[in-house]
Amino acid sequence: MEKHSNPINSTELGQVVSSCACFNLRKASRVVTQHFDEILKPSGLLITQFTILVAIARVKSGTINELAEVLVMDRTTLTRNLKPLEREKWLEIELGQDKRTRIIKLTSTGEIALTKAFPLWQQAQNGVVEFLGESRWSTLLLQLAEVTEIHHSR
Amino acid sequence: MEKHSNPINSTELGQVVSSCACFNLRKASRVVTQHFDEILKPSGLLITQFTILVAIARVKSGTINELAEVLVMDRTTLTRNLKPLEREKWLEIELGQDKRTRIIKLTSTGEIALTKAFPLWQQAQNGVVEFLGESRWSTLLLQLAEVTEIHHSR
DNA sequence: TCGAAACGAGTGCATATACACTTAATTCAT
DNA sequence: ATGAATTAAGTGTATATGCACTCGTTTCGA
Repeated sequence: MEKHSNPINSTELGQVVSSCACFNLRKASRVVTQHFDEILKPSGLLITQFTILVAIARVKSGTINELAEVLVMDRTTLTRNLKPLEREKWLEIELGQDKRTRIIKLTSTGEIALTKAFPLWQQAQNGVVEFLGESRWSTLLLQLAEVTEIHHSR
Repeated sequence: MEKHSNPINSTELGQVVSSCACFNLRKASRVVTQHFDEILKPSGLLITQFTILVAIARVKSGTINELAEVLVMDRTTLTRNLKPLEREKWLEIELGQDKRTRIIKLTSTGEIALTKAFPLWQQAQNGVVEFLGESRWSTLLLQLAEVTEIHHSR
């Protein structure tokens, strides 16, 4: 009765490649990340860094935990991702009232970098939307939001 | 006429977070990767490693370049990702006829690891499909395939 | 046939990602 | 008020990702 005491067959292997939710998401991420990084290059920002700066600008200032929550990113990942941004002086990290916390703030240099990068982001974003078409794009965005919710169901 | 000589406004910032193709893809990837890794844990394989082994099993044997093509992954990324798999003896890398190439082959140990991991992959995959529902899932898979095509249009 | 161009793969470097564990500060119950 | 439980954040370690550059091999044209 053990269905998989025998080696995986060719059909099953094909199934994984063609339909694995994780592989196909990661693959699309790789491709789209390269698309954005390519266009953002003149700004000196990677798309991942641009995103973090935007998140900081939105909340004005916040703790690591708060930012990680917004970005749906592991706290320790965020801590390390802040390092290059701090080095470039795009953000500042200061002690909070509660001395366990660190408050992240955008600097004026960071604000300028963000302002310069924004039109490039728009260009890259438009590239994707135009490539897919408005309708398919809005569907994709919706499904991405839904699949992301799977992490609350644990 | 310079639209963005002024700082980005709050509406624009919100736009990025809610609609950036790259951020939303990467966010979904992070969440779904954790979902798969969690369920695959007993197999000792990460989902990224499982995917690579499947790709190798499918083509029986192939060069780094061929595999990277299939996986839509940078060649140098693949080279490094093979390292832990080689260390665990799940695959072998031998010299090709053309001595510039390396031929990647699954070992019998790798075959066994794959066979054990497959039901877990199915479980994780079914989790996603059931969470979204068949219809939304198939739509998502389709749109992911389409957006991935953006890398040919360069 | 020989030298240049093309090609396959590896390495240096930088960044992204997250789990397990640790440390320091705060909160809260007794 | 004090000690235990909780909380915020950093660090060790491992993997993932890709660009720029290098090195060795093959191919191909003069």
